[in-house]
Amino acid sequence: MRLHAIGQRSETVRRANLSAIVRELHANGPLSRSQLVAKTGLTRSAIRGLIGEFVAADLVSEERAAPLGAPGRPSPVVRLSPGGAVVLALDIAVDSLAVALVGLGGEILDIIRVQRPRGHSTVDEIVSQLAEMTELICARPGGDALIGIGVAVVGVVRRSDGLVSTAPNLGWRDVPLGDHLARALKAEVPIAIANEADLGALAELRRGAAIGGDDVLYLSGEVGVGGGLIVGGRPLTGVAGYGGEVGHIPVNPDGIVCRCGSAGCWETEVGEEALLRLAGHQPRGGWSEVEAVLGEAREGAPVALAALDAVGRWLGFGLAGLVNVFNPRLVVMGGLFGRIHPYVADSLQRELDRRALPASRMLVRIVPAMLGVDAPLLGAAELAFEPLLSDPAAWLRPRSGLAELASA
Amino acid sequence: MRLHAIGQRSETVRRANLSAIVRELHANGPLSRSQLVAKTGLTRSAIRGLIGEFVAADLVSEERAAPLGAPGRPSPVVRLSPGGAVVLALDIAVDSLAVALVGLGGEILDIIRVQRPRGHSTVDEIVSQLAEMTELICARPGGDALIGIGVAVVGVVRRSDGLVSTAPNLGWRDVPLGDHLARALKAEVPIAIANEADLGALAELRRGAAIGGDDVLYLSGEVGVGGGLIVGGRPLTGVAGYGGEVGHIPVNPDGIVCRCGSAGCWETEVGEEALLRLAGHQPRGGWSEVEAVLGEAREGAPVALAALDAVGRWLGFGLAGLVNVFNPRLVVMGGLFGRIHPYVADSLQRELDRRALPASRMLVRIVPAMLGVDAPLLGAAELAFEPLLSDPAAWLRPRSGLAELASA
DNA sequence: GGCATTTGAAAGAGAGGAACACAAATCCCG
DNA sequence: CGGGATTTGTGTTCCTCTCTTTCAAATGCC
Repeated sequence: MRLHAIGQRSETVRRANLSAIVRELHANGPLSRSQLVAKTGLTRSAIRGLIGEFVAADLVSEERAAPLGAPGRPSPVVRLSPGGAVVLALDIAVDSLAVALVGLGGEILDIIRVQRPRGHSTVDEIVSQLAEMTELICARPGGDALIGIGVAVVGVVRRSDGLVSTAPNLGWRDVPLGDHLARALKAEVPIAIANEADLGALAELRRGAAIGGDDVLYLSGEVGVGGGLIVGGRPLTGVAGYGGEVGHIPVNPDGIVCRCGSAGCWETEVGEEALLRLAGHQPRGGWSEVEAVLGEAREGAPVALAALDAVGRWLGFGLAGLVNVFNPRLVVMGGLFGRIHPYVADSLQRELDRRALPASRMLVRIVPAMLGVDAPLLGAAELAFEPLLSDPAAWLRPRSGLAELASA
Repeated sequence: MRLHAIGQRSETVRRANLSAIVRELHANGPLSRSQLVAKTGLTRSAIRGLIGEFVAADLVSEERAAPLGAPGRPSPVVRLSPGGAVVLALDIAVDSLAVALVGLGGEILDIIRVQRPRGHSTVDEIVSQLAEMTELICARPGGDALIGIGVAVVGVVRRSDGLVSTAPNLGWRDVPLGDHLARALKAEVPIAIANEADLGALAELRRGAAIGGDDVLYLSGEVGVGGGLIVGGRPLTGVAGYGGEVGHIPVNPDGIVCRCGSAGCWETEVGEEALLRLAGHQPRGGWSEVEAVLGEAREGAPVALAALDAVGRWLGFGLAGLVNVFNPRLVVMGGLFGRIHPYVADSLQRELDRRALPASRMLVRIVPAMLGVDAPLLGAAELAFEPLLSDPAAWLRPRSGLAELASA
């Protein structure tokens, strides 16, 4: 049985309501008190009391309302204090490393991204480079309220401890990234590590093309193909966090060998290398070669167009299965797929129409991602904020009461 | 934003705790009060009060404990009153119809199942037959406390209103089954309709091979192939309830045409007809032919064994994708797949080992279902109980208080 | 008879709801 | 242009609801 089914007490209500308030502010930006009343369904008194606690803890600030042309007494605007709580977000991507300091509410306070040559690197190399970048970022004044660290990595990651099971792009197998990072960053706050695509999905769900969606597929095309799945409003992690590996769905019994050891995986048909191969470019050419292919396509080169068409068909082929299984409202195409979306949309849709069940296919929309390369980084920040968002009470000063009197 | 994120009040706590108690009793059978205290984490006083309300509403009864050899004052045993709340469960399967009366706690009070020739039938035929069967069942005395009707149907169903989008086995397209049933049964209680495999999964999750699992795939092999997916402890429905249609995941670009209009769907490779075809039997032979094939296999007939082996490989091929995507703890093989499980386990596992990512494949266990043909029926009952389980407060008599005094 | 365990009941604490007076804007009319 | 009506929202107090705490009483094994 799940442990959530456990008894509730009044305190639970308070926690939930505090959580609802920060979540609203985090998602929507500053809101007036009365908007909060409307959104949460709580009474003014309740909101007032809860906001008061946040203010006392310096997590939010209240300001007199800007007169907005509406009749009636203006409601104070409550906003999250950007420095009230910050997280560090790290991204270990295929060809770059990034570190950002993100404030509650999602504001990026500082960000560094450096290119990284494709190919294998040791954990130590990468972790020490990240540590340097982190030092630079944390040098800015007032980085006190750090509450967590979130990490996105191109690989299959165990959520509980950040063990990277495999990361073909880095050449890693069973690397305890969590431990390495904890040591290198001398972290005094929790470090949460997850797959790049999962976090890209989270970012698009919170800040991008899928805001507020309950059933969303996010497909991240890079060298490999990753997926982030939102099911019933919550990210699908699976039993250990390994979920969402759509890139290795077998789609072609006669397909070529995949980096994962299998053959005919989806990513061997729709990944970057597949596109470049089909377009007659150097398969390992990377981003610039992709741009070249897209340039040719823009000018109508038949080979490039045919390659994109084929990739679109395979995208539709695999997506049909996912749509049948998940019955999503939205599919968000990220990374490479977002880039090539205009060129593959037609053939993708044709294949989807041919292969997905009408019921499901009629309901789904396929859109490009909104957040670009920083999506996983932003998702990592969201991941790091999650504990605060779901239980802000832990960050509030203990309320004065008998306990305090007793200790005095 | 989801509407659940709305403000909570004290009443919410009470609802949640009442729900936790019925869920425990419904899942585990009779429990002593102190066991409930331990399971919920609530205090004795709280439990006492809540149980008292259930007793007053005749939903549960308390009995003096049977002396159990333990020191200390014995704790009263609280059990759900089997007749306190009952549901009607209907099942429209490929080759049978079933109706059952199920009591809270899961006890089957009465059940009728009749064979049905395979092939197309009109809604009216099926619905009127179900109505007759229902009449028979409800003739038994004391069927007063009916709180809901749950229906399992072999087809793609919209959860909100029971519109059957497609049901190839019945020859239905866009049939408003919910409306038909409501009329025919003169239902005064809610009717919830869902896909057979989804409900099979629910039944296995509550009463069968997957009890308490949080991440479970249930595969239902029949003429078609269905799937019920449990993600994070909750059934995956998708945006309209069409989710879980694993049978129509495209797996073979060169595959044969499927009943759904696509080609190379998983079910064209692993469904009943595929097995019979490969084994050189009449593809439309149905259950008896399958038994014949299994008989041959038991005796070592090479053709039958080869057919089962091939089906096992394709099962593994498709399952690899699902395992990569869902990272489940458990895969439950139901229906045909449960039947042939011993014969296909090896080739399935080999293919899975070849094609699924090590991280995910190491964690998953593949087991046959426990509940047999009645799984969807039991799931339908669970579905019908769901409103009571998640908010029992609505079934309790209004508590005496100011409101009552005022109205007097 | 002693001990462990549980029940029962009353008092207490924490959380949100309801009601009322008042405050601060806009709107409208003279 | 100015003042009152209107509207919307705050502050505050009291109330209700629910679970917890506490302590005495009950029950059955050893």
